[in-house]
Amino acid sequence: MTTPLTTRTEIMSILENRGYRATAPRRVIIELLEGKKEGFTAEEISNELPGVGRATVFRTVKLLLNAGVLCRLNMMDGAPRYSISSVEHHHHTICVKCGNVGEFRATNIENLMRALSEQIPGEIVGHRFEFYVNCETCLAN
Amino acid sequence: MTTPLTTRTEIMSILENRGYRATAPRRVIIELLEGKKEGFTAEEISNELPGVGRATVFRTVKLLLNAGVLCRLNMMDGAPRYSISSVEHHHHTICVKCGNVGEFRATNIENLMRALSEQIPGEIVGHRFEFYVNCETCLAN
DNA sequence: CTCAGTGCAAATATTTTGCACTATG
DNA sequence: CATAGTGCAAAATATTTGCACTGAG
Repeated sequence: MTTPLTTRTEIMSILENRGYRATAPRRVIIELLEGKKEGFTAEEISNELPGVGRATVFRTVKLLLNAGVLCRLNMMDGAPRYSISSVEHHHHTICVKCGNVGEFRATNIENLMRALSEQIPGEIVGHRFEFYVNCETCLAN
Repeated sequence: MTTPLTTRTEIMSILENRGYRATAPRRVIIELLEGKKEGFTAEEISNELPGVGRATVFRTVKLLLNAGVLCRLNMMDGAPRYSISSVEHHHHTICVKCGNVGEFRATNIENLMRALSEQIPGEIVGHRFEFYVNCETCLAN
């Protein structure tokens, strides 16, 4: 369907711009992540890459998270899950059955934000909207 | 300011209606939680109540969570935090500095939800909106 | 009395860290 | 070739569970 906006090499250069080295383990991890449409846990990645040290996976995930390449999202029970983010600012739909992650931007939301910021005391520094869904594939079954 | 909508005895009867017993440890925990305006972790509660077993605190928090007395909310980094919920369906503001938790209902949001559900493929089964703020008290300092 | 609930400690996750080693730039 | 990055195992955290005991109804 749509080509991922963020490619392996793109991601590597994001890291390089931040002064990080393009090492083999990082390449391997990024290669695996790229194109994963489902949310994933650091644990899963670690299991799928026995050749890469567990700690390195966790360190790299955190790195990518800070670089904005990955998004952290929480399942309904709070379990952490990550997904590649292709668009700058967006929100997620997470299938509670299969873990598939969707992204969407809704200007509606940004407008709402502006309206809410007047109702909410204090200064909004961030927000998180997550929608838990049964995805179409799961519904079809 | 406002009296908490949910009192100790109210909470206890919510549990009793669900077939749970009104035991001493539960009373102690609820008494502590009641009126806490800041979000809290199970850990914190456990430390503040050395007389109550650690596992009991975790079990009770989970119980109250399922009963809808507590809300689970996530800090920006995903760390779990709980807060007493006074209104049925609502969203949270969480001060990233002091951890104070605010609640609000915005019919705006419910309307938005309805609009979004048409744009989002699949069946929405839940959502979570969290606003991270610097609260007025923290801004004042 | 009976069994849900408890405390304790051990078990199980989950993530981080220390450290000697490796390899990128 | 300096030092960021790595792997490993141990440590630190966080939560759950097994089990014998206690107390609410």
